[in-house]
Amino acid sequence: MMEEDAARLRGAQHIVALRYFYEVARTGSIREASDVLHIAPSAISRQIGKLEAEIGEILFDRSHEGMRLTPAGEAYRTYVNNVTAAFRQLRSEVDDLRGLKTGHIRIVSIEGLVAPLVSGTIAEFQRDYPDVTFSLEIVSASDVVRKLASGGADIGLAFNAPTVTGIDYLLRLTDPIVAVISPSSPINAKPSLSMAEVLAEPVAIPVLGFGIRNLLDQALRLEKLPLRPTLETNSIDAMRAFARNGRGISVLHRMAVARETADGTLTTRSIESPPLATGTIDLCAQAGFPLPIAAREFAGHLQRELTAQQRA
Amino acid sequence: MMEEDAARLRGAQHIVALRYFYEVARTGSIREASDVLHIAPSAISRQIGKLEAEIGEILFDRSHEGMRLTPAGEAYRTYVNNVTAAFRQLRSEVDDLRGLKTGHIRIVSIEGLVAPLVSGTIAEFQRDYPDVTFSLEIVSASDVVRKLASGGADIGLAFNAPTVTGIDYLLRLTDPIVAVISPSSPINAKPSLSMAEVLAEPVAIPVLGFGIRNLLDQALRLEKLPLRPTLETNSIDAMRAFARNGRGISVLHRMAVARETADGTLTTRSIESPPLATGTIDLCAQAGFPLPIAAREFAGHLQRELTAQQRA
DNA sequence: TCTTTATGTTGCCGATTCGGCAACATAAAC
DNA sequence: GTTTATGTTGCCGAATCGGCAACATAAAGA
Repeated sequence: MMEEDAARLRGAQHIVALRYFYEVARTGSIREASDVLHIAPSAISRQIGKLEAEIGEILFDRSHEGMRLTPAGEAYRTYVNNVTAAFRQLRSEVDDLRGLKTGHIRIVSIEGLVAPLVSGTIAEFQRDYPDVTFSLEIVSASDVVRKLASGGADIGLAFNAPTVTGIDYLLRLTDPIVAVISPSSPINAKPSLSMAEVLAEPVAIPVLGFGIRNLLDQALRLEKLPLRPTLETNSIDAMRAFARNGRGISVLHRMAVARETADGTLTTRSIESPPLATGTIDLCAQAGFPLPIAAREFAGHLQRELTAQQRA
Repeated sequence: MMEEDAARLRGAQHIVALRYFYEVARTGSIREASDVLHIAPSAISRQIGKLEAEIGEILFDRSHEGMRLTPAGEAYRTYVNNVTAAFRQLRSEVDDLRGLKTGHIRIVSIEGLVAPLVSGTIAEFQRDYPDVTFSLEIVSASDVVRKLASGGADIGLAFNAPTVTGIDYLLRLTDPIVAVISPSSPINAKPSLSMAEVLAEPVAIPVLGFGIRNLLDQALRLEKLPLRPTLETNSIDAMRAFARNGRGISVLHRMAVARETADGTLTTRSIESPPLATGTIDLCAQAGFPLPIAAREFAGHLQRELTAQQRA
């Protein structure tokens, strides 16, 4: 359940040398690669040397400050990437043959959906299929689609993901942006808030690049209101905490605080601004490449969970 | 300068096990793979076993009559094919970095162009670039384009190659189909022959599938003449010999007997039938994939040689 | 200028792996 | 039954791999 990205050549005992190469090229240092791989620098050095002898070209320029790829080394890197992709595909196909017994699912998600949705669904899925493993990477909404398009992940979750070609949108579920406040706040007296009323309070909003922020900026342009946030952060968790402290409003989409509203830790009030009602939670995958069985099944779980929360 | 086709993993000391797998899958037998690879069967058996342990699936069904791929084995084969393709691309890029000093050129050609064109051009090219190596495979015209499209060769030469997408036609040079006869034949008295006059003699033609034969059938349909060949063969060389014996006519495109007409061993007479004048010698390559430097240069040599012979 | 601290590389050695040979197990064909 | 295919296992020597320590080099600090 971690990063490591393209280098999932683990379990590829053949082509072990390619994994060494990859790590040296990535880190630019045999030493660092040694730390990551838990292999002595000397062994790595020799493997690289062997690859160079085999292809008949120097792959790295050596200097006292590390290893820099030569042009031939660049070509070799794309070779290793290609092999890595081929190996990942093999694993996926073999997993499919086994059915749902095994498999690996790579998820990219925005932070706001992890706690209320992803982590729970993973836990539930693991009860049914204990041999399925997961990678979970938290990135921005735009990076979600970028990662999917490059084949770096199987399933993506974002809020208001950009619509681009090359991506399949398995589900786009409307989830309005709301004002999140403490249950003890006097604001709870009002059934809903105008944009101006929201801005009158201390307010916490996400930084540029978040799907929430995009819609928020749009709404503000519409009403020609200036933005003066008390807290601007890339941490959804910080925004939840800000609201919990009771001194202001956090602007989030509703599901990001689903758990907190359910257990009474936080309350929400709708904001009277049309753009804020148009936000969607998007479940995405790379178009053109059929999902591995396990990933497909997991996507189904996410869909069910999402629509269930929607009704609630 | 031989076959071996996709398995150009020679010189790939890493992934040696994949080469073993490939050969076993191809031949369906560890024994035969052993003969090809010059590796003891026991060693191959163990490498296969290791790959299976690594992926956690049986790749072959063993029986007393050999090794048959399992579904997981099929997936593994496409994996090996992908790695092979990636490795070939790597080699090509490295060769390009070296310029023309090294490289490998895979040629597919019909038989009729080998003696008058390809073999000489290879010899000449080798004088200038002694470290460039060649594969040369003789196949039918339709297989030329098929082989190119699948990435199984760099450069293709055919007579009247089918025009298909996915193939670049670097040169289409008109080369008429002619009647080939012995210098001692009385037919030499006539400046040209009608189709009927050709058929009046004993005639040797290529079998179905040859570009020459396609045009010939077209011409015969046009004149509603029946075909009753004395010799129907897939060997251009046999057709040259047939004409040399002086008892009949061989129907070939002009360049197929360029050397023999030059040194007086054979003579040609044009045939008065429009379709036979439309035949082209086609120099082809796979579209969308830039040729390696060496192959590009060699294609240039072929073009110059072809146009030179055309003028002569 | 000398020391420190990075870098990658080489020599050595033990553990592992690889490949070849011979013997074995199995099954079809004669 | 015998022969002749098939793949597999035991054994052993040769080659390889990986770890440790020492080395070479060069930038940065003292």
